[in-house]
Amino acid sequence: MKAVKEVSKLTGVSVRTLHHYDEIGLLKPTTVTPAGYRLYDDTALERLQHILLFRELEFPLREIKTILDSPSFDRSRALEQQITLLTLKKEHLENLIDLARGLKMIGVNHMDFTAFDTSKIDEYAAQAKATYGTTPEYKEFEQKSKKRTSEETRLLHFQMMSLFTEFGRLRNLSPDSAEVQVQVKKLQDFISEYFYTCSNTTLLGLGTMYAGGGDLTASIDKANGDGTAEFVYQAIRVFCEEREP
Amino acid sequence: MKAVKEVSKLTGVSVRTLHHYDEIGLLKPTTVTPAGYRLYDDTALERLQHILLFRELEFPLREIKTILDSPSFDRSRALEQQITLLTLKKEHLENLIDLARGLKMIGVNHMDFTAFDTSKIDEYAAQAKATYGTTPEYKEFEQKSKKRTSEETRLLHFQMMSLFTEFGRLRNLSPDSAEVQVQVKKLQDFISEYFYTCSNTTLLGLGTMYAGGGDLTASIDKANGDGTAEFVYQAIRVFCEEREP
DNA sequence: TATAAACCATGACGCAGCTGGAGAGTCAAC
DNA sequence: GTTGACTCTCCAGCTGCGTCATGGTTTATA
Repeated sequence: MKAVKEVSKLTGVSVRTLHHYDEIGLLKPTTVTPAGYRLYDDTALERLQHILLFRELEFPLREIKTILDSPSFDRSRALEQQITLLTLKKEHLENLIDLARGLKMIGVNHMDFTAFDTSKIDEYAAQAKATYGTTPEYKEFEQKSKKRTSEETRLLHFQMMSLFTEFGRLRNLSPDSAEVQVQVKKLQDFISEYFYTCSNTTLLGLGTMYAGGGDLTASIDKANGDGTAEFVYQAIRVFCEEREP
Repeated sequence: MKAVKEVSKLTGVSVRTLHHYDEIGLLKPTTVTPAGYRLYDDTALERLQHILLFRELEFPLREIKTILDSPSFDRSRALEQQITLLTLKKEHLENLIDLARGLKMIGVNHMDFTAFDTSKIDEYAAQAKATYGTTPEYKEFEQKSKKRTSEETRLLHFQMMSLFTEFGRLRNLSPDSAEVQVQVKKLQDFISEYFYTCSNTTLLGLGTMYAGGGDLTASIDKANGDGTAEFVYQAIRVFCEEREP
């Protein structure tokens, strides 16, 4: 039986953290002496190790609690989700690093800020709902969206923007060039993974929407350079024709 | 002159956030109507864009304030530092993703927890201070350490551990194999970048310390496999001999 | 056996960067 | 003059603890 200080030394967590974990019911001491001292046995230590493991993986404490408390919990799925989240974060960081490098070169005054403006996405989402609200793809999208945290959503928006930014950079090239086609594939895969199964047909539908000439087209062009929306559409057309002759 | 809601729509930040930025003095409205309404002009909007840019790059609001308020501030250096931090975070995420994947495979019960135990690092740091406290390397180390946030420190500890974990994985190989030597170079570069200029001589000194047989050796071996400390030492010796014949 | 050192407790406040709600005032339009 | 959209100022709360403050408990030593 070990008291707080010793547990702290063994595991590297602070005494305060142990208090905290007791408070929120994440790790209760095995026994408490009449004087109120917390005592932990080896089982508790093991639990603490598990807690620290999941904490390191950036699981919220709440979730760690449910993971450890319900043995029937699907840990594999939780891990899978967390891997997705961490990967998303990692990719986001890569974008940010690029951004910071660029910023260092050209200075803040010459920066293009439109690239962060994810504010209109909800608007377009509403439009999309009106148009496609009944399709199975949209339902799949809604299903997946429900489960996401706001953080995840934010990251996804950003990633989506980055994909278009990349198209903007490539828009001098021919739509059928290998580099551009790779980017189309990336877009399709991204949508499939995070939003809904994106068949070539669906992708083509999206393409026509992007280049449709409405607010969305304007918004894409404004953020990534004139003609980007149309360029993406052309690239998508090539992509779909090549794969389905 | 725009009121909060309109600014919110234009930039995607919430009204509440504008209030917050006003409170902390990060973005004051250009004027305030007699009724207390906040009004922002284009200059303010521009400042807001800059704020959002740096916020996206994960600068703390405090720092954003000083960056924007003092034109003499060395932004380039600040960006450089932030790039380092973001890179560190990215690499840490890569480690976590690997960890999560491993965990998914072998399950939580077969995990090796020693890899997170960065708790003894402070202890060894104290020892190092006693031994090397007067050397210029140690002073450089102290200088750099002072400027770091706890988050950064944590990430550095973790990265350091990962470097050793990698040695642990390679410890069946010959110390003079290319792969191992690359890893030594990584270690040297890492130390040079984040702690102090690590010449071959210094590196060799570290090596003897690692394999010295004390608590540190035991700790390294426990976390990464028996013989890792000695293996690292041998690898370092080969490295230094090859480079300085 | 007294007392100091080391350890333990609770409780409250603080941090960052906000979000959300209550309750009330303001403004333009119909 | 009333509706509805907008605005304001508090206040509470979130995560995961750090950091006192204040006081009780245990153990080692004198």
